[in-house]
Parts: sequence; structure tokens; C-alpha cells
Amino acid sequence: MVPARESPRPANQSIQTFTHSNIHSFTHCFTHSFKTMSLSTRYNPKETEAKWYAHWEAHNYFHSEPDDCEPFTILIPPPNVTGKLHMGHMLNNTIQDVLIRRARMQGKNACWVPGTDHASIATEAKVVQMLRKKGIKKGDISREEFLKYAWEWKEEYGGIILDQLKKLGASCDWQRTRFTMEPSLSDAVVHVFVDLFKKGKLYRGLRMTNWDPEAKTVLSNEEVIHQTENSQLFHIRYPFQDNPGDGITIATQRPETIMADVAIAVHPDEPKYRHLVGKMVLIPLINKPIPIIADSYVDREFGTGALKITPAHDQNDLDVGKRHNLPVIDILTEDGKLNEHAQILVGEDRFVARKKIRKLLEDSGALIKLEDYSTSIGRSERTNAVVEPRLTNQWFLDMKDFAKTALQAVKSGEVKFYPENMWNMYYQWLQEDNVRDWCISRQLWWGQRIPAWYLKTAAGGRWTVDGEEAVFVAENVAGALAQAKARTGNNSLTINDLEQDEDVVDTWFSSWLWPISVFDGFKTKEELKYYYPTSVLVTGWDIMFFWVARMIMAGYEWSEELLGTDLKGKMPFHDVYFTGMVRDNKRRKMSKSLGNSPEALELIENYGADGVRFGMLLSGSAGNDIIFDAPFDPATKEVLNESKLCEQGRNFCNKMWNALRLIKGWETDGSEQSEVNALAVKWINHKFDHTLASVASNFDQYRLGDVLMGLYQVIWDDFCSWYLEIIKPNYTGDGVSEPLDRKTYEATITIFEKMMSALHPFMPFVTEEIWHQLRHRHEGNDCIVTAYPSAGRVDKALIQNVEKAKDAITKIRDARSSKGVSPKEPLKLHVQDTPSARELYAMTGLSGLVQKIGNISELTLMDNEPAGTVAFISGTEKYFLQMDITIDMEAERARLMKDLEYYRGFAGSVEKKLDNERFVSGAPLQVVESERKKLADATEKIRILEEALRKL
RNA sequence: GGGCGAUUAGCUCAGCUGGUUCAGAGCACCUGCCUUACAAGCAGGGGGUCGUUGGUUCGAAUCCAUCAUCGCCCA
Repeated sequence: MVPARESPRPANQSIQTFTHSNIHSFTHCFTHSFKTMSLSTRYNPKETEAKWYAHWEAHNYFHSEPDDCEPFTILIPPPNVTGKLHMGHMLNNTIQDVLIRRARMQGKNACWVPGTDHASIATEAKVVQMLRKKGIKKGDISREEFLKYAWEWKEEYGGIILDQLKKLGASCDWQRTRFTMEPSLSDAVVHVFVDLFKKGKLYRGLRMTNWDPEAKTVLSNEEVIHQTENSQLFHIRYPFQDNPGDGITIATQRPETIMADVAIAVHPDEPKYRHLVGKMVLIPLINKPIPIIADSYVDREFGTGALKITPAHDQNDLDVGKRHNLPVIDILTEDGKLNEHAQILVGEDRFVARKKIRKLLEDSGALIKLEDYSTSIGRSERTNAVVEPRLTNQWFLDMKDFAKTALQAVKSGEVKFYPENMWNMYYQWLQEDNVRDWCISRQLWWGQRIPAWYLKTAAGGRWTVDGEEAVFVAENVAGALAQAKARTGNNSLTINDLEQDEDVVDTWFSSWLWPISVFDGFKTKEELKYYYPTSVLVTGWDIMFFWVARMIMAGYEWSEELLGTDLKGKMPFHDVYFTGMVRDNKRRKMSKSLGNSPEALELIENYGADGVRFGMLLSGSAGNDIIFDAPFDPATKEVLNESKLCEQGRNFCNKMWNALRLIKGWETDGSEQSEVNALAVKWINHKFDHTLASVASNFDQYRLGDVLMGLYQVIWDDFCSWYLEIIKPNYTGDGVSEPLDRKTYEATITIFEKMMSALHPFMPFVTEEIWHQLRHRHEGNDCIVTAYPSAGRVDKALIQNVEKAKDAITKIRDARSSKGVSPKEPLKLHVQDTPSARELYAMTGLSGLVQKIGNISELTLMDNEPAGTVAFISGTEKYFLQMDITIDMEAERARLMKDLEYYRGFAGSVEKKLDNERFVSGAPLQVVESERKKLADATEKIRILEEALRKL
């Protein structure tokens, strides 16, 4: 096996000399006592994992520097600094590690960049909490002081999750660890903000936003949790201005906002109301006249079919209002109380006001009806306050062109989604009708402060032009000052006349630059040139819009400006692998708050990292949610840190470990290789090549679970259960076995080693351990950097013949078991002498194989049927197993009849198909041919069975 | 309310451009074994009208429609 590369990619000169100069030196050989050490019957992951992770790090195998090799780059979806390793991270990072390890073994320059994001809201909440414990209120300290505490908090806790990833075996290039708020990445944020402003894509404006009245901040959509809650629908009558005795009744869930109404809307096609359009009605309690308008937005079936329009407090109403040139009246304060525009109940909280207004409406006779009603209510993820749609001054990014670009990138195939059907969701979201401008400002301190300055006026306000606040956007205050001087013509202005925007930008506004900023791409193209575009992004579909789409937008927006003609593609990554959500057996997302998630680190503790990785990878395929069935303790109802799937992984480690023990226990000698062993060696090699072919194609489609299952089966079933049993030397008693010929032994080590390298990306620790136990290894000859095996030519006929022999052996075992004959008792086996039987057993070593594994003392081809035998059919061959037992003729007849009936029915259906003129003429030739072959095989089986029955 | 996706064995899932690699895998289950690598194991075995009802086709788990149930996204 040729190593993927002569040496690990050196990080610096000292590492290089360490690996190169010693590569031929025997003094640094591994000192594992080979063969002499007695191995435990159980594989011990704990010490093995710690040992090899340290070894890999010491050899700097994870580090990447640009070179002449093909790059293979993955950027970690930066976990939140407040985060702790959970099931979703484990899944996501295991997948990334598998991909990066395989690429490394394929000789590519593999680079997995780790890092964290600063998570404005979550982190700020943590810091506020921490300060509160110290008796400090956020409002009492300055922005600078607060940030000092925040950075302290980040330094202490922000790296925990990355350390936890090491336990999982993640081979990240830790020297490249980035953080979205470190200076270079923050500079990038400021740079693109200024750039977008210059390009006219950024604007400041009043927009309906998700307002958290408790935190007094705007929330992004993903920070709002919608749930169905019980509420009431108020039917309120608005009297006509010219005829107060009559009126129109509307239905609303929010009676406290009627004072902000600007119209009543009805559907233009509604006959009930059509004649009322244009009339004026009076808002109850305040008697303010508003018009009745017609708009097709109105749902005729909902409520009374008439809708109050309150533009300041509802997005849809705002849209309607705009269409009809209606004013906007905001009656709420930033903490959710009614303001003076409400005229009544001023100063009351919105929910108190709702109760009070109900009474007022009842008293005035305007309340017609109250109806129970369940509706979706949005609450703040952090404070649980009911989110208030509120018009606030925010910074927005115009998404129209960006959305088109992002759609086109995937539509054109420049960015590929796995699984492909994720395109549907992506398309849905980015369509013109759905995409909304991105609100990027947040009323927080932890984050990149918006690089916009306003000019203070003597009166304590801000300088305005045409009623709008004048804003100076620049990379720094000096730039803003220069702009202010130019705009005002006042050269005596100083920076003290300016005040910077108080808000920070949304965290996603830094993460969307991740593929560029981690390589300091806005400063230098040195690394960007080599690593951009990255190979694959592995992430959950839940952040497809917030992150994936936006990274694509950023990539197309800036990569060409930064790289010019060196560009290898504008896309930030070629492939996106979407993982599913990890859910419990009730299909609930696993989360800390639900208490339904096992502790990630406890699972690793219980099953080993390899076991857990195995469990995660086997539990689902790309895009589909993963049902991770962790059992609950029936007594305490608490989730247990147990998992059947992880157990299977742990057992697999143990199985391989014991195969190692078996092989290492063998003595070898120079005796000639037996025919059986020669066949076994040939077979396992072809069989493994066969698996490797599917490994390659499954890898290309990111079907990692299938790759792993394929390797699991070939290693456990073919290698351990068949191959090792076939070549296993005879036991001679007294703890001694016959020696094994050296040729077979060497072939066994080689194929085992090859299997370990193929499995390495999935289960890195156990494979590295076995790799080193199998042979003496020179310094630097590690599984992690060996060449990933690829499939050779596969002799299908050979595999098929051995499969036939295996089938015969299974039938022998079955016959023994059903007749109560011990596997230890040698039996004679006869095969009916036919041309196909002769051909099959002409294969060198095959009959010996059947004899050894079937415990057959004699295998003969025989023309006539011997007496006292049990007959069975394997393939198209008829076998007779000699047993000294009386044969139950009736049972035998019944068994044969059952088979016969099955084959007759089968042949009948095939015949029917072939008799159908339209099938024979319509179906492809090879399909018809295969049907003919089926019929021929079935006919032959029927003949054998009929003959057997006759002889009974 | 609009949309997307799912429904295959007791459980979790594969099943690609319709056709013997089409009814599969793993786990669980049942039977027999502590056989000198492994009981975290070995050998054998039983489980499914592919959610419903129609349609297209010589042929449907696969394509189309309908309904049902579930999940998710958006309002």
C-alpha cells in the first residue's frame, strides 16, 4: 500500500524535519510489543482514543497550508459560543470528519476550518445573567464596560464546544480556529457594510419588525417561536357616521388596537358589503371617522368578512394601508404600553388594556360577540414575551438581486444540494413573492457596531435632510467626519459632533462572510485563492435560508472583486450536504429544554467515540430527520445516555478487536499454501473490491450510512464469519493450533489493514489502533495518512461460485440443526453429477472449503441417489447429506412439495409474461432475455424436485 | 389558509431513469449453542396486500390523481 503522501503536511520547519529525517530511521519505530502482548478480550476505547488523538495532533496531521495538491476544504458551521456539544453537533461534525478524513487519505490537501460564532442575543443574555448574579445591571454600566465582561465570558466559556469536538475525533485544523468577532472578521463585516451602502443596497427605514417589548429589541424570524394558543375573537360594531343606528361588524383578536385603525376593509366581490364601500364609520369609544375600503386581501370566510385595518401593528394591514394611501398610527410604546395616540387607556400595558377595553366596549354596546379562537402566537425565544409587530427604524439589506443570484447558483448546478429535493424548499423561500429584505440591525451591544454616524444638533437631536436623519457610513469615524464636513460644508466639525449608531449587526451578517473571512479574504487573496471555493458545506436544513443562502449571496457578491481572474468559481462551496434534525422517538427535536436528549459526552463515555460515530451515521440518510431512539428511565422519566445504535458500533469495534486477537495468536511457518486458503484469499480480496466499488459511488452521493453499512457487512460477515473461519488453522489441543502458512498470514494482514484504512474515516480510533497492532510501523506510517483504498477488478464468477458454496454450507447447517445432528459430527456429502456441478467443483479449493466449514468428511459427485440421505437443493445443484438417522418420508415429501409449488407458481407467472405478445415485443431485449433465463432456471429446479419426489 | 415532505417488517430506514441486485438492510424477536478470537459472541429461523382508492402501462413500492394520517416551512 502506497501512503497517500510521504509525510504529513508540515506546519512549519520544525515539524517537517521531525517527520522527514526520521522516516527511514528505525530508532523511532513504534515500540508496541508485537505478538507477545496478550490483548484484552474487550476493546478499550478510552485509553486508545486519548492516545491516538494526541498522536495525530503531535504529528500535525490536521493542519493545512496551501500547496500544489488539490484542496479539499470544509468550513465548520460555527457553533454558538454559548453552546455545548449536543446530538446535532455530533451528527454534523461526524459527517464532516468522515469527509475530511477520506479526502486526506485520498492525498488531497484536506483543510477543515473550525471556529465559533458570537451569537449576539444568546451571548448577551448569558452575560446579562452573569452580571445580574454579581449584582450589576446592564443599564448601570457603559457599553465599553459591558463588552469587557462579555469578552471575559467568551474567553472562559467560548471554547468549550471545540474541546468537546476533539473527544469525537474531529480532525479540524485547530491552528486555524476563527471567531466571528475577532478583529479580522469584524473588519470584514464593517467593510461589506460600507461596500453595500455605497452600492445602494443598504437602507434605513421604518419597517414592521418582530419586537420583543421586554428585551426592547427587534428579533429575527428565527428568534420567534410560533405556537397555537387559545385566544378570543372580538366582534365589534363600528357605527356609520351618517347613520349611527346602523353599522358594520368586524372581528378582531386585538381590540386594544382599534384606536390605531385607519379603515375597515371588505372584499370587493362580497355582495353583503359591496354597497358600503366608501362610507365612513366611527371607531367605537373614540368616535374617529375612518373609511370602508375594498381590498381582495380580505378573507370573506373569516370572522364577519369585514376587517379592521391597523397598519402600525400588522404587516398585512400595513400592505393594505399602503395600497390605499392610508396613514399609520402607532399607539404602542417600546415596552408595549399604550401611548398618547391611543387617546384612551394611555400608559396601560397592551394586555391590561385588552381586558379594560373589553369592559368599555361592552358598556358602550359595541361588543357584539365574543368567540373562542385558537391562533398562532409568536413569542420571543429568549424572554417568552408575545412578539409585537412594530414599526421601527432599522437597517435593511435589499434582497431582490441577492435572492435571484442565490436561486440561480443552485438552479444552474454551480452549487449542488444533497439531497436534491432540498431545492424545493430553497426555491420556495427565495421566490420573489416570499423574499423580504433582511433586517440586519439589532438593539444589542455584543456584536459588530454599525459603522454609521449621525450629526448631533445643538438642540440635542440629529441633523436631518428633507425630514430624514442624515447618515454617514464609513469604515471609521474619520471617514464619517469627512463626509459630514462635505455634506454640511462646515469644516469646523469634529468627531465630537458625531454619534455612532447604537445598534450592532445581526450575527448572520458575520456568518454569511465565513467562507471568505476565515481566510482573511477581504485583506489578502493569498489563501482565498487556494481554498475558495470550498468543497462541501455540511449543515442542517433548518438554517438553509439564514445561513446557506446568504453565504451563497455573499460569495457571488464579493469573490470576483477579491480574486479577480484567479477565481475558480464564485460559489462559496460546490456541494451542500443537508443533515436532518436529530429527534427523539416521538419525533420531537432533541433539546436541552425538553430534556429528551442524551448527553453527548456521556454517550462517548459509554460507547467510545467510534461507537457513537457509528450510531449517528447509521441512523439516517442525508436530509431526513434522524430518529435517535434514546431510552427513558421508566421510573424517573429521564432520558438515559444509552443507545442501541451506539451499542452496535461499540460491538463492531469489539468484533474487529477480537479478529485482531485471533490473527495475532497464530503461529506461522513456511509450509505451502493450501488450495482452500488460496481460494479464500482470492475470494476475500475480490469480495472486498466489490464492496469498495460501492463505497466509492456511495461516497460520491454522500450516502455515508450506506458506505458504513457496506463496510460493516464485509468486515463482520465476509471477513470475520467466513474468511477467518476458512483459513483458521486446526486446533490440535492443549492450547496449540497448527501453524498457518506465511503466505495466507501475510495476505490476511494485508486485507485486514486495507479494511481498516477503508473504515478509518468513520471509526478513526479503533482502526488506527488495529493498524498499528497489525504490523510494526515506522514513524509517520499511520492509518490516518495512508492511501484510501480503491476498488480493483472484480471477478464476479469467483464471488458467485463461493456464494454457491456458502449457500450449500448454510443448507448443511440447516439440515444438521433441523435433524438434531451436531455440527461437530463429520458427515458425507454427495452432489448429483451434472455438468454444472462438475463445473462448480472444478474450481480449485472449493470442495475443500465446503468440507472444512461444513464439517464434511467426504464430498463426492454421484450419479444415483444414495440411501439414508437428506436431500437439499442449492442453486441448481442437488445435494445428499449422509446421516445415520431415519428419514421422515412424509415430512420430506411435504418439504419438497412446498418448494415445488413455489417454483411452479413462479414459472407460471414468468411463462404468462413471456406468452404476452406485447411484453415480448414491447420490453427491452435484455429484460425479455432475463425472463427467459428465469424460466429456464425455474424449470430446472422443478425437474430436480419432481425427480426427488418420484424417488421418495 | 398557502406550500413542501413523508407514509415499505415490531422499530429505524434503503430501494436511483417503472422490469430477479425487488420486496431489502440493521436492530428487535424466536430456536439451538459458554464450539479455544469475540455471549459486546456463534449457527439457524419467522415477520411486510410497500397508507387508501382509482388511473397510465404488457408490467407499478416506483409515474399521475384522490383521500387519510403525520411532520415541517410560511402566513
